Amino acid sequence: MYSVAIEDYLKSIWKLGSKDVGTQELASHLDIKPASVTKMILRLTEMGLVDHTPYKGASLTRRGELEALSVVRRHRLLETFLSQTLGLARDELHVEAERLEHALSKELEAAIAEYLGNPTRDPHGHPIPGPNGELYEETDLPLSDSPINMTLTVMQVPDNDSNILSWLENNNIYPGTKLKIISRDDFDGGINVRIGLSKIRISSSIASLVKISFEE
Amino acid sequence: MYSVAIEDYLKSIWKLGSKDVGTQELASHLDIKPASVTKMILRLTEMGLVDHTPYKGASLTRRGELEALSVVRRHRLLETFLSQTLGLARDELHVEAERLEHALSKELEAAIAEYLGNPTRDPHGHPIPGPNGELYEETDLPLSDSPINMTLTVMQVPDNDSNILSWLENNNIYPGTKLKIISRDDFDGGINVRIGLSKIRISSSIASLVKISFEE
DNA sequence: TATAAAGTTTAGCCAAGGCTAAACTCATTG
DNA sequence: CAATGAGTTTAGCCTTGGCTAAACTTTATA
Ligand SMILES: [Mn+2]
Ligand SMILES: [Mn+2]
Ligand SMILES: [Mn+2]
Ligand SMILES: [Mn+2]
Repeated sequence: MYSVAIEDYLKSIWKLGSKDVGTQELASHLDIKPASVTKMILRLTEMGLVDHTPYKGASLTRRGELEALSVVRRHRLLETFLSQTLGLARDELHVEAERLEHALSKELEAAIAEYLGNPTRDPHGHPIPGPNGELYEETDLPLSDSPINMTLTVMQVPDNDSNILSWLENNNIYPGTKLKIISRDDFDGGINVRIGLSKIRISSSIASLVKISFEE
Repeated sequence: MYSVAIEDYLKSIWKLGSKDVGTQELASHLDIKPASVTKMILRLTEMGLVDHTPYKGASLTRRGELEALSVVRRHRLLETFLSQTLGLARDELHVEAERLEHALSKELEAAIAEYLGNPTRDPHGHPIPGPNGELYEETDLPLSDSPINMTLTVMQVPDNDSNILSWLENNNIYPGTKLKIISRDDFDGGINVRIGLSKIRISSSIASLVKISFEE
């Protein structure tokens, strides 16, 4: 069993992409100083969880990736479980799962997955990796560059910013919501959207965080 | 928020009684060396959580006691929650709660308590302290020195030894079980008990861990 | 009552995981 | 192509929470 710190490092590197991740980028994501990150990256490299090229960046080895996926699986199962049983709001889930994810045994993970019927998406629409790291490939698209005048289904909302999340919730935007882009403001990329009977404007920065799908 | 180590120390001191707790006793309970315990006790004393008389022992201050009760509350609520939702067996609960108890926010604690209807006993029959450390006084008695030939109701079983616990479970002894002591073996304090149609013998060491109540 | 044993504390060590300040590398760019 | 500045690493420090070995107290025993 890896430490809380190590699990969070691996998850962060995983989230920041498959490319080489910079020290500073990782530091700000973990809210830690760059020098501390360098030191930990050296340890993770030593452990065979990370590949590191000095002055260039770090990436996960296969072993590191599997461990990261395991943490992500626990996180997303927990969010789903807390939502389902206790009815926590979508914007309260992330912060709780962030701590609980490190305290979940394999057995409890399995019991929760079974209880939930082995879900493939969490309450934010994020895919839940399988018990052996299986992750189906993404086909959802950012709302920010989706076609106009088509019926779109919201598939994913962000999980880590509870302000954005509660704004979206208040405007009835969450996985399953049907909406249509009416127009796009060229000057700043903001979009005007119809949801049911109401029309709202969504800034491009937020629209890029919402993922959708649609029929051909 | 106190560290995992500190929370476990406080809980252990609390469990080991209201008297002064010895270094060695605490060390073996926490599976740690006595010298490490002494060092931590000094820190806890510094923090105002513990009173310490050198070469005599340590006891909780009121603040330390309240913190210990908070950990115990989280532990027992979690056991109840996992039992209720996932149906975990009584002998699997403790080890899971032992880690999760340190990752539970006040909000999640409250949500779980409410979901469960503010229970006062966990699945082992142990009383659950209230949100402000309220704990009703115990009236349950050890089965080992209970009256003979009366209908007794099992109120509490131990939670930390899964071997004993599954033996008890296999013999249908758990909170709510009705039983009657038929006779007591004077030579070793073992008792012979009728549960429903079957009769079994319970050693005195196990009988002292099972608590019962009965009508006058 | 002197001494041995049991229990406790102190001293000194270590690893994990933070920090700051200083040194280093590398990609610009003047 | 040399100098600057952004980003990264190194050096050295700190706290937490373990450990062992040695010293110290207290208690029990001869
Ligand atoms: Mn986390
Ligand atoms: Mn999520
Ligand atoms: Mn614990
Ligand atoms: Mn219990």
